[in-house]
Amino acid sequence: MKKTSIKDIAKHLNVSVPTVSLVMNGRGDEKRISQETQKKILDYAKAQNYKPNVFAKGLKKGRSEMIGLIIPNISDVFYARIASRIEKEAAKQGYTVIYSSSEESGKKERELIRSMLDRQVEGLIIASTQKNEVDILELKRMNFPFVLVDRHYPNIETDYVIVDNKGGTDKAVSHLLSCGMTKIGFVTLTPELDAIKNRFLGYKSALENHGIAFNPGYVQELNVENYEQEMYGAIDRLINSEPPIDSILFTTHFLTAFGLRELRARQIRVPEDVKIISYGQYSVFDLIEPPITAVTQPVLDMGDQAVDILLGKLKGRSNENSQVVLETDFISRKSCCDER
Amino acid sequence: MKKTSIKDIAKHLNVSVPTVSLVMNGRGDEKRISQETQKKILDYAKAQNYKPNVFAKGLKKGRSEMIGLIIPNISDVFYARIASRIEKEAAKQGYTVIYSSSEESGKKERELIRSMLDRQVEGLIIASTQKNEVDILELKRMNFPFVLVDRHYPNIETDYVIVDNKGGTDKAVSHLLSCGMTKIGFVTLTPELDAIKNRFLGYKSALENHGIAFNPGYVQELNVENYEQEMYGAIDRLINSEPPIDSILFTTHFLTAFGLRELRARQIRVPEDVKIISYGQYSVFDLIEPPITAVTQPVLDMGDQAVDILLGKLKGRSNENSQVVLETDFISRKSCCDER
DNA sequence: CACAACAGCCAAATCGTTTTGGCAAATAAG
DNA sequence: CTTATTTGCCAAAACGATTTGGCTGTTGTG
Repeated sequence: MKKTSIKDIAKHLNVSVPTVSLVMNGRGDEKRISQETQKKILDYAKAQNYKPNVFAKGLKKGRSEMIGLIIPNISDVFYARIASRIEKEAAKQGYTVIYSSSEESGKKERELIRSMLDRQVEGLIIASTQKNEVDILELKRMNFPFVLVDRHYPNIETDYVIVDNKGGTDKAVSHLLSCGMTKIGFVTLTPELDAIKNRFLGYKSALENHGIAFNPGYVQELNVENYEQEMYGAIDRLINSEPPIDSILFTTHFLTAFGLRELRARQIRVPEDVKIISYGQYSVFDLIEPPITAVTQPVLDMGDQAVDILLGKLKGRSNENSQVVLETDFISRKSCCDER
Repeated sequence: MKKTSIKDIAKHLNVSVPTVSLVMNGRGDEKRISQETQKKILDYAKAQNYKPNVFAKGLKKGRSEMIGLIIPNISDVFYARIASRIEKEAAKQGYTVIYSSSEESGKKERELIRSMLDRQVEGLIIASTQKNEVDILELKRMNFPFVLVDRHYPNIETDYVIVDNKGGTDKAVSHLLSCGMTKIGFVTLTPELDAIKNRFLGYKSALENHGIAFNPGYVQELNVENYEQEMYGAIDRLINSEPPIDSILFTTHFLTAFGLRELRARQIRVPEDVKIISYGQYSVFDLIEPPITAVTQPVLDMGDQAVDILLGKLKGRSNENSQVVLETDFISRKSCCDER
């Protein structure tokens, strides 16, 4: 039960291989193959369930109809949802996705980029570690189609789809201030990623705009590799700070979860003793006690747009760079001053 | 800056194409190519950063070094974690993963299987919709390497890695019974999947083993497409049943989340009025009020073993079927009678 | 009726590998 | 000094498609 090839079809119908190829690619009319012959070929091909060999096609045309997706970690809900959307959109347009996780390692990211290029993907969507300026520049230099998603390199001109991180934390802080909180702790990651830096900027600028002095002691930066251990000390320092904090803004969904565990362990009540807001969310944040007020990111939109831009480039539409910054949403719940 | 091909290398070094090919594939010694020539070739290849063209290679060898992963939905944490593990393990052994979501549609699943075969994947890992007996049989008939994960076809002999669903719910019910609960509601999906059927069997057999009569009115089956809407009625019927339930076992993580929302909306207190247990979990179940007692599934293990079995087959190790049933874990928290 | 134009198809080259079946020169054996 | 063996390499075919540049035979034009 070998797969039927173009040659089999040609032989069986007493036509030449090129004729079959042309017809199968819809170029029969253009090349003046008679309707009769065309029909004969198409019918037989369908009957035999003929599928062109992707390798032969790829070899000849240099096109693979695959795109590569490189993300830090697909088991994170956030990236999983982006990936899901990307796969769905790409499939609609006939592209298959191959994915790999960089695990926040610049080295791994670089290997993945290379290996995907070796596999002849036609384009890349990357949520970069941002430790890899060289490779991004190289991709750019090669004029290879790619789109950065969620994380971009601020000083390289590329296509990207990101979130207004600064606006997001600004919203959160403004909300806290409007509840009368002024001693706002900020639990974040070490600012390697631009997104994280911007979340800090949003925090700072919101304070500034409301005339509240910035207290560096309120800022706790944890290492992404080790935040579970470091959370203990961070919360410790915040509640023992002078003056003690009255609220905390966590900059990622997982920081919020671990921070909350730590607060609970110390019997600190939320929101009575300390109000909290999360930048980023889990789907069950509404079920937590208290339900968590959160800034949410437009995950699905991000996936959709990334694919759109990439496929647009592949299909030759538009050559200029698309730089999309999506706005966050804000869900007010009980962990802050809201009674909803 | 065209990519260097084997031909370029051959020409530059005044050797023949086959010589280069053999050396690059480590068959130089076997084919008695002198060390000198070998070194020359390897050095130049490295210098030119030569990478074989995957299409040409694939065309000739019929091997793609890709495996396909078909899951219902990659944005579900459960499958995302499996996928993450599969990708990682496969990468270690030089395989690339292409994935697609079937969205619980048998038709889509069948298309995906075909399209992945067209793409010449060497093997498949499938968390099947179980609506596709024909295709699975066909794969078997073709002797195509594949492993079912999480969901299998009980009456087809295949390789699979699944979870002891029955044992899981048995544990849960036994725990409830040991807390003195005897009127146990069972909120589940319509039993299309074998896994869901087995969760029901575990429920029933645990009751039986403890001499508790089975009350069909306690069983609520929701449609997976529409469970959010149907949850309202389900909870309604359970609390108005005769006698009213004292506890509920939900059979998936998302049913638990929606069920809990519904209980809250009616001001039913957990665990005071109704105790609940979840089969399956979210990572933040400990933060919910009350923290949710849950049966947890060995997700990572499942991914690991699936890849192991598949790659084992691809590499010709072992020909018999591997049928792995993994045990669940149980985490006791406050939503049940435990005070932890 | 000669020639041009067109309809309808095909031969051969090509993409970059791998694999089979050698062949020439050097060395060893008799 | 033959003959056999080994060493070191290569030519050519093959994988399955696409593409270029034709080549026939029919129809139309002057």
